[in-house]
This record gives sequence, C-alpha cells and structure tokens, in this order.
Amino acid sequence: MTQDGRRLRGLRSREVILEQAVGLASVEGLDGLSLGRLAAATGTSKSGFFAHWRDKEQLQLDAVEWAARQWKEHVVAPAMSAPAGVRRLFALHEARLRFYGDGVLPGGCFFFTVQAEFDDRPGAVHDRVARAMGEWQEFIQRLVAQAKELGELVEGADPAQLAYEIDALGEMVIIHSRLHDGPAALAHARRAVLQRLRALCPEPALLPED
Amino acid sequence: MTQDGRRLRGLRSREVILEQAVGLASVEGLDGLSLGRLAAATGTSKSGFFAHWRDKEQLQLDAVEWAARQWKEHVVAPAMSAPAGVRRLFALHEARLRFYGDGVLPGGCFFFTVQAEFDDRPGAVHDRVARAMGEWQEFIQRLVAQAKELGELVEGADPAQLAYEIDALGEMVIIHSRLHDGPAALAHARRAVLQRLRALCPEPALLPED
DNA sequence: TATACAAACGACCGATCGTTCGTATAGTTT
DNA sequence: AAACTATACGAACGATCGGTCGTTTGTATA
Repeated sequence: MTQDGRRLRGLRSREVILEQAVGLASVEGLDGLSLGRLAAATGTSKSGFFAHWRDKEQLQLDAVEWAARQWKEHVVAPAMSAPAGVRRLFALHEARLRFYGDGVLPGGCFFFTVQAEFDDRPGAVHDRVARAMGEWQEFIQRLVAQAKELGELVEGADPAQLAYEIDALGEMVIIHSRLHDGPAALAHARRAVLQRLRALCPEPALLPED
Repeated sequence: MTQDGRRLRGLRSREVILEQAVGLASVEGLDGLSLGRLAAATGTSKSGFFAHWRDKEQLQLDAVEWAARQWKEHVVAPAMSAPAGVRRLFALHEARLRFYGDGVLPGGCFFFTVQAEFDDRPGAVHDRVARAMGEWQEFIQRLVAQAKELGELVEGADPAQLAYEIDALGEMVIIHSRLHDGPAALAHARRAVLQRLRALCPEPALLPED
C-alpha cells in the first residue's frame, strides 16, 4: 500500500518545519537560522531534523524550493489571471507589493534575504538561489516580450532592461519599508513601475492613472 | 604632551582593523563576521580587540562609521565636484556604480549587506544604519530639489519618489551582478536612471545620450 | 502475532562563538 | 630609575553551533 501513515505523518511535519524555516529565514537568513532555534519554533528536537534531511544544507535547499512554490502561488499565479500584456505585467508587480504589504513572511521576502546572504558565498544554495532568480527574471522578460507582441509596449522597450527595473524597484521595498520610510516605499515602488509602463505603452488607458 | 606614541599606534591598528572589518562585513555581514576570522585576517589576537572596543557591538558601530566615511569619500565627494543640478545627480549615480564596478569592497556594498542583515533586528546597529540610510536618502532628495530650483527638472518631479527610484536602481546592482547577469546589471542601472532623468529634464543635452 | 521500518527523541560530541582575566611589553610621566 | 598606562597577548570560560548515536514509539507488512 502507498497509504503509509508513517510517510504521511512525516510529510506533514516536513511541511510544517519548512514553512517555519522559510519564515524565520526571511528574517535571519538561511544560515543565520540555527537548527536549535528552528527546533524551538517548531516544538521539536533538532536531532529529529536528521530523519528528514542529511544535513543543514539539504534543509536549506528544500526551504528554497518551498519558498519558490509560495512565490509562484502568491505572486505569479494572480498575475496570470490578469489579461496578457501590459496589464499582466503590472498585475505581477502589484501582486509582489501585496505579498510584501500583507506581511505574508515576517521578514518580508525570503529571496531578498537569502540572495543578500549567498551572493558572495559559493555552494549548492548559491547555485539554487541563482537559478531561481534567473527563472524569475526570465519570466518577467517573457511578459515584457508578450506585451510587445500585443502592441502594448513600444518596439524600443528592451525586455532585459525593463525586467531589471521592475525587479529592482519592487525588491528594494523590503529595505526601505523596514528601516526608512515604512509604507511610503510601497507607494513609491508602485508609482515608479506604473509611470514607467504607461510611458512605454501606446494605450496608457489599459493601466490605472495613479 | 599629546604626542603619545602609544595612542598613535593604537589609532593606526584601530584603522587597519576597521578597514578589514568593513571589507569582510560587505561579504558576510557585521554579525556573520566573527571576531576569530577578523583576528585571522588582521594577524592579531581576538582578545586584543577588547583593548579598543568594549564589545562586538561597539566595533560594529565604528565599522558603520568607517563605511559611511568611505562612502562619502568615494561616492558623495566626486558628485559634489560636478556642476549642481541634474548633472550632479547623475554623477552621484555614476560614482556609486563605479564604486561597485571597481570592486572597492570585496562584497560590493557594505551598506547593502548590513541593511539586509539588520532591517528586522532591533538594536543600536539597526538604528545607526537606519540613520545613515535616512541621511543618504535625504541627500539625494536635496540634489533633486536643487535641480528643480535650477530648472533642470520639471516641476512635477517628486524628490522622495525620484530618490527612491535612483537608490533602488543603483543598489540592486549588487545582487544582480553577483548572482545573475554580471556586468549587464551595471549597464541596466546606468541606463535606467539616465533615461529617467532625461525624460524629466527640459534640457536633456545636459546629460549623455546613452 | 512477529518482524520491519519510519519518525522522533535525549544525550552527547568537537568546534567555534563572544567574552573575561591575568600578564608581558612598550612608551610616557614623574 | 620608578611609577604609570595603553597595547596586545594566551589561556580559559560558558554558551551555542551543526551533527552523531542509540533508543523508543507507533505503524505496516509477513
């Protein structure tokens, strides 16, 4: 039987641990998060972790996977239900800002913290995070290209350039909102991308005015 | 006599230690940096640190101070030697990108790493970093306001909004260049701010075309 | 019912963390 | 020369780090 109660129970607690790990890592980072604190947060013993993962790095890699799923669910999926083109592009940006504003993760953004932590440290986690970031950037670029094909962005718009701008303006909300100007950062990030898209869109009426 | 050779020697080694600390912290963060590794990097013993600083936090605070001085020297000062107005604003952005591109710090940017590390962790270091960031943001806003007074930026330009955009587009170079598209990030950041300023400037000829 | 196995635990390991203490040395003041 | 002081050190501290080991508990299979 595949109906193995032990495996089911294991998967469930595995999920609980990963959710806690992603939340804590969004605050203190994947390495800054210690197994002891993670054990305390989940109400388990740290030795129990090694029944699920060979070592801390394996847990970190699974946490990245979990966070990527969460990101797709909360940010990518809502955008995909908006009409293709420039509106979908802006919906993606707004979904990200909502994710931050709603405080889904205590630290704001798992990937921001982990990128800052591992951008200089080679290893499996670095590579996995870099891959996730590449896919994210590629996804934004595809949406830009699609908007161009639909004639909703001028021909001169460079997908890589615009994707960099959208991502940078959105991601820096984390730092600015937490240690400088609070919710104003969200407004700045929203307004910046909105005006940029409107300026590049032959039919600005597709987007809100402000 | 104020000519105390002991104090001079102390100040010199203090400076050496802080320089190393800022460099290492730009990679692993101010807390991620351990006193043991710092001692190994400076060729001293870690117990010797406590002749200069009461505890690790005092060293961290002085490291922030040292990094702020370095930033003013490498980024703010060069911008101030450009003519006031929109050209000075862009010179500031370019000086920052040069600071990153030249690899002055092994981790790229001390403040980026430390902001990401302390944005969620209350304490003296958090407050000191937040103050530095506030001053930096205020400085950009002053340059924007000055450019408006000189008629080099349209009246509708919001200093806080534009300062956010310039800072975000510049700062995210660190992450993008290190774990995604390398030097292309520098080009994207430069181009984004340049085009943004040109679009807001009644006299675009003040700025390079590309 | 007996056997096999996954899940979880407590106890413990060596290494490293920030920090303290006593001491030796070099340079200044008396 | 004696007294003083800033600098720097080695040894050691308790705490915590990631990780190992042996064991117990609960479930599924034979």
